[in-house]
Amino acid sequence: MSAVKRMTKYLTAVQAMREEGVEWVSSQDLADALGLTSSTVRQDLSHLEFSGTSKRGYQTRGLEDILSKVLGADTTWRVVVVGAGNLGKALALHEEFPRRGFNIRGIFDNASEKVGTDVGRFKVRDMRDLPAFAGKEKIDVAVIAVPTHAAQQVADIIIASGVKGLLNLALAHIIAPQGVHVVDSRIVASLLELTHSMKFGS
Amino acid sequence: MSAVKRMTKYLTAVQAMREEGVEWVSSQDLADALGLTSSTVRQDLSHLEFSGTSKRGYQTRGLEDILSKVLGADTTWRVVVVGAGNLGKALALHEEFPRRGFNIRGIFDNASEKVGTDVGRFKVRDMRDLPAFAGKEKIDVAVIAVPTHAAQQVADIIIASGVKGLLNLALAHIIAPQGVHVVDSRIVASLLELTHSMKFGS
DNA sequence: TAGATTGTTAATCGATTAACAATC
DNA sequence: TAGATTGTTAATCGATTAACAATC
Repeated sequence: MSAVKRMTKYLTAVQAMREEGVEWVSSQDLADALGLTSSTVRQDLSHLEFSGTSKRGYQTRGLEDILSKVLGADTTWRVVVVGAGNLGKALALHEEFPRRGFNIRGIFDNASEKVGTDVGRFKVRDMRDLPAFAGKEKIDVAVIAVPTHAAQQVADIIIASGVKGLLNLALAHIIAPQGVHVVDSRIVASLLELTHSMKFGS
Repeated sequence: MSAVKRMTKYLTAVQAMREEGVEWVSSQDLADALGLTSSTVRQDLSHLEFSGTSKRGYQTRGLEDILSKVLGADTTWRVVVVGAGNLGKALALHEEFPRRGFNIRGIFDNASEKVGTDVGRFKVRDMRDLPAFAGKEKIDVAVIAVPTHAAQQVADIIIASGVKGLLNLALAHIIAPQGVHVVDSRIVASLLELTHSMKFGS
């Protein structure tokens, strides 16, 4: 697991602890909660502009703040969802997004029978309007929720629209130029990883 | 990226190639398509019970077959979705799942106002019925699509029901005993990774 | 044959862990 | 003070890449 992935876990863990009123947390506590070694935790956290305290550990408040900052969770990001299938529609309405600073601005599809239909408070827009919309609305991130075979083509349109961040939910691998960031969150691929480990030990 | 994650990428790439009628693929071709080095590709594929051919590369048909087998994509897996929010409902109806051998058997929630409502061809079932259902239906995998704070508690019920594979979509980290396999596919965490890399170079 | 491409060994690189002095 | 816990250095481990002989 990469350090950044662990940062997202530290953030959620420390947020949960803060809600329970915990004020200090040691590297060992975090390690136990997340299945890591305390050494890994200390290494990771030592790269932050934030220090722990001997004998007490890390203050949860400060740790949450710095992790939020490092992960961009203290900023609001303007997001579109591309693909108005079941998954795309669910994501457009997903409550966890606004709560974490991801502000959904619209949902797009290229199927004419879907364009204009309602998805919660949104109307599905035509893919052809994406470039203009992305510019006008200053879109930061596009979520790709289209079938495998359409993913690269859709990505190309998004990239040409000037959007610099892509979250790819399709099973396909996406090729993007330097300066455009792509992160995969491919649910079916994760299921295949899972069944692999179930078939052949961990 | 772990070798298994790459295997899922090889599988999709080689399936796409086969659909286009490509019969042979070299390690360099695969590397170019997936943004890897040919050396990594050869290392990965050399562990499979399948050999390439000098001067020609790997036969797409054979490669697809062995990758399917290794990833468990040649088997049918019996799956329940836990959590009937927007995301859970979308997953229960997601077409990519049955296409890849994941057979959704039911959807569960613990909110009484959701229990009994329709989600496509399913009726939402009560969480309390999960243990009996999982046993009777021989459920292999549960997909956790509940809010962060409920994730561990729901996981505990699933594990107690004898299900050995968990796909966790919640932002929380899940603790499971030996022998129970957990894979994360946390969309919001992936968005945080993305915004991190957008804020601080790649 | 000559050339392309595999499979594998060895080298490099990076990430994880262990160990421990510094510190409160 | 004594003890707990950090931050950091060094050691280990594993994953990626380079190189090249084997092969068709």
